[in-house]
Amino acid sequence: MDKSFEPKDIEARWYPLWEASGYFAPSGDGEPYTIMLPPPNVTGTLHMGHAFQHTLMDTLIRYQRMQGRRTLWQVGTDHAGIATEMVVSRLLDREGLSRGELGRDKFIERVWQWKEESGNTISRQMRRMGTSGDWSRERFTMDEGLSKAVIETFVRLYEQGLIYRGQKLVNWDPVLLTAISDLEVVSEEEQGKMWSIRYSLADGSGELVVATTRPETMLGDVAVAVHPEDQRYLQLIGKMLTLPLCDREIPIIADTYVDKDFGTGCVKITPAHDFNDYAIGQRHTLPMINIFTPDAKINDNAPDKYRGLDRYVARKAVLADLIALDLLVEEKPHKLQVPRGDRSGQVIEPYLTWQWFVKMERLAARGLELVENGSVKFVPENWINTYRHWLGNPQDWCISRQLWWGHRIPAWFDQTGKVYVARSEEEATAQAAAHRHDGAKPELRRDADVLETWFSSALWSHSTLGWPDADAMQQYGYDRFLPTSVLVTGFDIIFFWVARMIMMTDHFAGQVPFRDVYITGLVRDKDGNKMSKSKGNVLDPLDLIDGISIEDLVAKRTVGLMQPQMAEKIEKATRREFPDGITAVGADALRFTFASLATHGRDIKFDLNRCEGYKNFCNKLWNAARFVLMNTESFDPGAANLPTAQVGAVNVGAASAAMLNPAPAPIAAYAAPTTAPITEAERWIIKRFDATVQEVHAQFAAYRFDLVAQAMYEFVWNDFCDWFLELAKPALNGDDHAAANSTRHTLLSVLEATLRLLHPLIPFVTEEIWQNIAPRLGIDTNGKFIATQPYPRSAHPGEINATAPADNSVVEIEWLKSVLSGIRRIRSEMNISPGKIIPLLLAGGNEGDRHRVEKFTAQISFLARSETPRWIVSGETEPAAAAAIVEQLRVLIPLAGLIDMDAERKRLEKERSRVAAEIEKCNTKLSRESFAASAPAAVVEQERKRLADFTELLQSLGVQLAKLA
RNA sequence: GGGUGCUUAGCUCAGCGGUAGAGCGUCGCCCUUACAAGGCGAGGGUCGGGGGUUCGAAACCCUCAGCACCCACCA
Repeated sequence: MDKSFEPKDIEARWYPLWEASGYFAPSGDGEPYTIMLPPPNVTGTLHMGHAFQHTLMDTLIRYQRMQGRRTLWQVGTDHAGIATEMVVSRLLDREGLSRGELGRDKFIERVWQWKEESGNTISRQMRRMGTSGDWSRERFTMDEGLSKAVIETFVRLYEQGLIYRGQKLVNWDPVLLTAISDLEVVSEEEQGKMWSIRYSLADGSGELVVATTRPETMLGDVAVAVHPEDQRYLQLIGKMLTLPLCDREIPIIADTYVDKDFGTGCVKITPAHDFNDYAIGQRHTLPMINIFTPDAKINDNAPDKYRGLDRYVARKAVLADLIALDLLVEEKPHKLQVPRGDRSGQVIEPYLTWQWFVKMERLAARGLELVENGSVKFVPENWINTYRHWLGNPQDWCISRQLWWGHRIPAWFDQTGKVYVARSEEEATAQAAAHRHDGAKPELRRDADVLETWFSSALWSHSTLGWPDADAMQQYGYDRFLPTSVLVTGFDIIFFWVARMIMMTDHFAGQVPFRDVYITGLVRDKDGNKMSKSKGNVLDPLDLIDGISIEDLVAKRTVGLMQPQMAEKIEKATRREFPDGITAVGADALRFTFASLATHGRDIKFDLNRCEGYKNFCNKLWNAARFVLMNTESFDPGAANLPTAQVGAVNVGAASAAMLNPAPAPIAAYAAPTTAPITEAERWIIKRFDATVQEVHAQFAAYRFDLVAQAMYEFVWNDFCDWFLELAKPALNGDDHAAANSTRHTLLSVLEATLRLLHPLIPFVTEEIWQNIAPRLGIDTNGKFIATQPYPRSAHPGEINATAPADNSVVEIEWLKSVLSGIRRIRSEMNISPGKIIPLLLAGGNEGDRHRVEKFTAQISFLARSETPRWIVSGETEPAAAAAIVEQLRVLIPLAGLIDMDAERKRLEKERSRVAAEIEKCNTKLSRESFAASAPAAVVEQERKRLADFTELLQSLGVQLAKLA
């Protein structure tokens, strides 16, 4: 292995081998575990949000796969109607072509062509992350099979009376010329104006003043509403007004919607252009006058002089005319919520059109029920509130879009305008023919509209498994993989997608689509801002993996901006944040970073420093492996090299191997006990490993990826590298061949098991190392991959000591660590050079201490860089020394010109006052009667123990200070 | 106007009834033969403010403040 970890070659080498080996596909006969990838837009490129979510999904899939589950990670892409049409339209623009000129069929052809060329960008990028989705099942929402599912769904819902066509007020994008859903409208506060306009009573007896932010809509007014209890207008209700600029009379009506105290208390009613007015219009059966063309110009329902004017031009004209007639009472600045399309950015018009709708009441009630009764669980739980809120007041779902790219609505009209919904034109023709009495062949025209993207994605979990085709369902394992295990997605599509998938899958498959929904936070930049092209703060996951120069990064962030004037600012900020560009960290480090930031209920501020820290972690693991390899070159995994088992005793190799991976027959192996000739340090690291395994499993079960990552990090760095490798050194170099040999075996087996433990999170580096390490243990790696090895399980489920032999290796090693830390502290504080060999004397202490010192003599002198420690004999005068104090034991470093006497005294005194303060706290607590009376016995006992320990320490400190004096 | 989340070390965040923690950054000393992408050590916090519950509160309850996000029709 190379001297340092270089992710680039490793990643490039392994991924194609993995994919070719076929292990990404479901296999074995374990219990199924399924994840459906939220299909990214086919237009898309991998962004940080994807990289984050894909990391979590891949980690879960790999974790479950290694545990023998039959895993399916269904991947694929979404056709993304509007987004894709916009992309291709823009490409056409550059060729000087327009969508309209090209015509529907040619345009769709172009979209398919484009999809073939660049539609798999995101799949390629996903592979760079190391994701192990089943590419052989990759699907596209406009595949033949999925299209069939869409038609089937539409027809059945229609037959069940759950789909209808109606003329309603919808959100209309006057530039894209299509309806869009409520959810695709983003309202933001903008500075506008409010105008007050005088409307005269038709009988000339007076006037009313109405206020509006959209004066041009008065051309479509059909009434003025006041509150029914508003004393000012009571006697006017029912009278007629003359609508200025139009030659019409409109009534004054009463409706409780009107707020008496806002403005003049009079509201102009334009049912065709405002959602509230529409509702009022319905209540009062008012006519609806549509005054706009689809592209928001004034139409022929308005007076001649305004026809053909754009909505904003018309506004100016109307205002000018009102002023001329002295009907404009007031104009004042006013903040208002302006609705804009999230794709086009255009101001959306409420617009009266014919559309197709799904009736939501019953579906929503069922969708709510499935979550309320726990059939689908949200993680974190509180997202249930968001879900509940939306499904609690469902609006019918407008599913038609006036676009070309998408699933065309399976509805045909005959000459009379009667509609036939059918699975094919033939079916529709047959229906229509049956309707006619003249026997003539009906002429049918297919509905021009397509279904919105979310209609097909709502079917994703069952349609990708072959529904509704029986053969396909059999082939894809429909019965096996549905319900899926967990959906990993963002809160922003709970309404768009999660809710609809729950409703549709239940309705058609009679199942929930998934048992858990894990809602991730949003990935933001380091300052907490949303990443966006326009802000110039976007990070590309691939640039973190591969690195990027500052020049390239600046170019990437400043090219093709909607607002080119931002370029300079963006460049400056980018150069400040990344003066040297971004160094490559590799996919593993990026994955580990995402996992470690994946805490619940919080967005992620992405911090590049974390990434670099985790690259170092990979490097640490890498070097630990090099150390193990260097020290096990001549190791023979065959029994001959291991301490042989005597009757009744246990083969060490088998014992530790069984504890690490107890699959075969673990229980017998526990008989291993303290008498087995493996060293204390080995038993300790195996225990630590076991505890880590338990922790990892528990945190996976809770979807706490941050704590999974933390447990792994701490074990590898703090336990395995910092202590076990260090403790192994004296054993490897000592005279005890049995200890050296068992240490070699434990180094290999713990590392091998650790690699399996970490693999789901950092697949590349663990694979590379495992291929080097595993053969040393006699594991056949030929043509095999770590991903299909068993995942480590705890040797002692539940209580760690429940089934384990009495073994105090943890206590023993903790003691050793305290001794060594104490000595190191003195070395550091007294400026004793690390290389200097120091003498060590031992004083105080009890039997246990004597026993331990004897046991760990080699480790102490090796790791403390000391001479062999020697006990002060009775009668011997203690030399002036610095002391590391561990309970009763005092480890003395004789001054002999090394130590500053005053500094040592100060150090001990500081420690003494700290300990005294702790004792004071303990005493206060214990002396409170209410504490002893009310606190649980265990807590009281623990407090007593603390007091005793501190008191012991204080005594030793006192003794040592006295010696110095 | 409703709702949700957040506020803990300089930064990013764990902890969510029983001794205030991690990573990064900072400051010392070290190129000690796995790793300077490293080792060893140090410093740093009245856990947003105020009440309450409790033997005991960073944690539970109330309240205030600030930040963020979601939903909503005030013309």
